[in-house]
Amino acid sequence: MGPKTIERQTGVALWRQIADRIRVSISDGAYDATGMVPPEAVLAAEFGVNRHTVRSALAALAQEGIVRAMQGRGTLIERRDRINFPISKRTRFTPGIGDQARAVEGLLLDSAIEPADADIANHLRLEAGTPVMRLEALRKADGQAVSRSTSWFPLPRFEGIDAAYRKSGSITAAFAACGLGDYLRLRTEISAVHADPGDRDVLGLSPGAIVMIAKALNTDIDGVPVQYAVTRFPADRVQFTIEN
Amino acid sequence: MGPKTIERQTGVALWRQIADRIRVSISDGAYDATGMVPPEAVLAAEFGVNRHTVRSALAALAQEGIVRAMQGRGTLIERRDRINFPISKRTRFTPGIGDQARAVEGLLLDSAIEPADADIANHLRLEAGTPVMRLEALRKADGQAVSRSTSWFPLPRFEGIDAAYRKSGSITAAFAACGLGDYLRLRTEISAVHADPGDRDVLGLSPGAIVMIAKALNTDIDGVPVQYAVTRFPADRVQFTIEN
DNA sequence: GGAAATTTGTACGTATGTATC
DNA sequence: GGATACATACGTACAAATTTC
Repeated sequence: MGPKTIERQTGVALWRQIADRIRVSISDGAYDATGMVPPEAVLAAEFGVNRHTVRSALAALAQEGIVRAMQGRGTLIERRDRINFPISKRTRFTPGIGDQARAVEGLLLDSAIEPADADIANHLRLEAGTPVMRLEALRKADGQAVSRSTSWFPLPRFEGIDAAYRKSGSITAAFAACGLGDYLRLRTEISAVHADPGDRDVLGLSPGAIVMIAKALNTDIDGVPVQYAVTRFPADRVQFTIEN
Repeated sequence: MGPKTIERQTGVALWRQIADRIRVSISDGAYDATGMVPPEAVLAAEFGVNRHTVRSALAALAQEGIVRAMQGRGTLIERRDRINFPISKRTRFTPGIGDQARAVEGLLLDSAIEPADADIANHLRLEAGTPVMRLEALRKADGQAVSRSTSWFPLPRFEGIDAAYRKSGSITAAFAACGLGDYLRLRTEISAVHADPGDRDVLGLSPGAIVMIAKALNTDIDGVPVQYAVTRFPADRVQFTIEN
């Protein structure tokens, strides 16, 4: 691809720009031939910076557990996984990434019954102020956090879905426990922003990291909304695929 | 949403973190009631920083043309558009955003006949090394750059598609000129990364900006690949919608 | 119209972070 | 590691434009 130029005095430190570029290169498999990052001196020359600056970048990546520097040998790539998340009419989280990770868990972080604000009510086709169940969940694949979601469910239809999710770690299973056997993905909106401190904390991201946001509406087979969800995915670990 | 905390000594300047947060708030319509950004002193208190730091953030947004500060009055929001780009079996660029912008243009930046590398050949179901047409295009909506794409087309089927695209500014029209009346979107992959200097240059982005990358495969009605495209969209101007 | 309050613009000084050599 | 240069962030004070009462 393009030249490895970086820009100064932009509000983003050079070492961070370089760390972000190397992270993407690793993710793209650019260094798969050797399983190593090029030597610091080579990277410094490529980016046109001092070797100390490259060292700062690699130290940040080592902190994230992506590389490990070994004296006298070089800098080893520890992890280069990007999970693919398929989106379709039958979008489900766990089976969707099931064959890409050994262990998939869903953790209930928080839940509460709250009056629906105008936006949520509109999506779920309720009157504003109607009580809804809000559910915050964290999903992990092989121990790595891959998404952080906030969902809203209409009440009283899905009373107790929080307890069911806590037990099963799966939305599909929690729906089944509430008597909903099948559901469909009606619409998904995808955007991307910088991770906020909450994302960094919950998902274990570094500052300046990117999260992709999927806003999704699920309905039952009759087209009645059953869930509106806003899910935040770390962009360096996840990508989406839409099959038509 | 969450608290407006920001983090220090992370390689990303506070003013840039704050600029990014305000840009998203504007995009989300958080300030639509007044059409103004809150006063500098209020923002400074919210983010827990000095007023000068907020001023740096607003200066960056003013540079992007998103806000305009007016002495004694406040800081006016100039632009808060996020174009929605629908993805479906019949995904097309121009009609897809047609009702959201008055003028949509497609500019041919570059084109060349090249041997397909392994990745491109695999997507287009060709032998590696087979000549293909590579086409670089920039798309604008109301004068604002909204995407930068690189497409590959099999030859000799689409010989001259670059000239047809230059004339029409539309892939659909260029396909028609080559005798292809209809085509389907088979698969789309979506990821997000930091804008590289090329993106910033071509799309007019600020450093640290985010681009969403859509890798798309189009086929004719018989399922034969006709185009593989990698398109980069500025995340602060575009979102995707998938309707199932 | 005039005074006060609000809000952005400018200026100086100090401390710390970043990057080079 | 030390010296140097520049960017970042804070603190304070006051000027200039606009709104409010």
